[in-house]
Amino acid sequence: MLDIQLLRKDLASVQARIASRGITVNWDEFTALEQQRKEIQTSVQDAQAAQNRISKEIGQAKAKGTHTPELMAAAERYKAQLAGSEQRLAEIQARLEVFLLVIPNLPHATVPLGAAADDNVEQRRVGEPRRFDFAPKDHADLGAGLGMMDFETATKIASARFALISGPLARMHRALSQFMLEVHSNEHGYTEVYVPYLVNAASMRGTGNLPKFEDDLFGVPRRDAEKLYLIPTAEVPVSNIVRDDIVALEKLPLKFVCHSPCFRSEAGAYGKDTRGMIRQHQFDKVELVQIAHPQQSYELLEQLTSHAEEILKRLDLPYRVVALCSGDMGFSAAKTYDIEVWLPGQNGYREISSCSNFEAFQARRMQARFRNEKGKPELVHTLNGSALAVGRTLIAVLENYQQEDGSVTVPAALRPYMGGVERLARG
RNA sequence: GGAGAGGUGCCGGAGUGGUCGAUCGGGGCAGACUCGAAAUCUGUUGUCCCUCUUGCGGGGGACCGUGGGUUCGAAUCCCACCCUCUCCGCCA
Repeated sequence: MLDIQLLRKDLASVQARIASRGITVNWDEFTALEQQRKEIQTSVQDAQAAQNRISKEIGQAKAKGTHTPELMAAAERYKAQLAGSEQRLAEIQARLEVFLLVIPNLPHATVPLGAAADDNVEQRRVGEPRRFDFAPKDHADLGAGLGMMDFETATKIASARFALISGPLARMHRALSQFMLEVHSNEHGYTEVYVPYLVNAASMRGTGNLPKFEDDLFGVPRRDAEKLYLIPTAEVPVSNIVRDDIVALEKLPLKFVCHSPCFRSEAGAYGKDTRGMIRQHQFDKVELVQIAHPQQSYELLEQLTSHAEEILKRLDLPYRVVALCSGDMGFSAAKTYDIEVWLPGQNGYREISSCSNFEAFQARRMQARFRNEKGKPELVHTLNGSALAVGRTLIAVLENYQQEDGSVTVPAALRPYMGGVERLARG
């Protein structure tokens, strides 16, 4: 959510920065609502002040045992006057709130301008894509060849966009999560957390998933309680740890790492990535979340991104980092780096991590604050990034480490997590 | 599933219609004492919004789980919802 003060003070620059995302907003509606709000709020508060004063006088008179019919009459007049205008004010404020809830974040000054993914700017490439002296397969063929990846059965059990993996490949999937968790908690200073995978609407609103993106989520209705939602990423529960909290200055930055399954309806992705396990309704991810002092957040974004990169380096997977352009960034982000891993099966780079600084956008929705140097509550900045998407990392390992006979070498960094197994082969 | 209790400020915990934004204790901050610290004593300490000044600051409004209602006036009364806890049952 944007700071309404900023819209009041400098609407023109907000408009320009939102426009750079390629989004159109009915700003006239905002201006009109603001004007009404201002008028009504002033008059309502004046009337409330008068009414409070009179009620207080009545109380004092009663204490002395005096009867005051003329004061009662005056109070009733104010009451009648307030009845309608208070309600109108509430309606206008509710509409302003809704308006603000669906406006995306402002891109940071360093975000490249652009309309779509083509305009993203590559920051660096690390590692050379391997040259194959045979035609490399994609992960779906490799997985099927190993007899360890079965989409038909997954569809029978659930539906399309689910996977069933088994045996050593399932073990490698587990090993990847363990490996990532160990690196981040032992070497990068993150506190490991285990969190609820179902969250309430307030948490979804906090991170920006609601109200605008309800269609992307799986909802879980309950008979006698509030509806819950399956998390699309651990970002939601982990960021909401600090919702409605005031964190002590010296505790910043808070750094959390969390492994969780993620559930996405992929409502807008019909026909996209239908082969293999690139895009699933359910996938595992290790997520980094930082709760930061505003002055530090951009420095921390670089660090957080490097933490995600470290996993790829240790797995010796070639990748590149791109800065998303204004038109390609997500709703809540002020700046985003995507990390794209080389996938021989697709002969291209494919997103495996997304690291963002949300500045105060989520913090304002969550009312997540810290006590600043002056002792005053101030909104924190939130950051997060995948480090990494486990399913896609598994794919990347399969495709990059495949051998001509269809077997797959286990990356050295993973072997300690797999009981020393060095190779996946058809059993 | 059955029965009951409760949601108040950073924390604990009072408060059942009228200077209650809220007694008190703890914590935090400042000061006194001390070489320093502890202990003790004194003072101080909420958030959000509107508005004027736009540096400090002044005026006003709202907030005692959430949303409605009753009333001139509600933390206090009524209704609905959300949540927490205890006991019994069931259960990984």
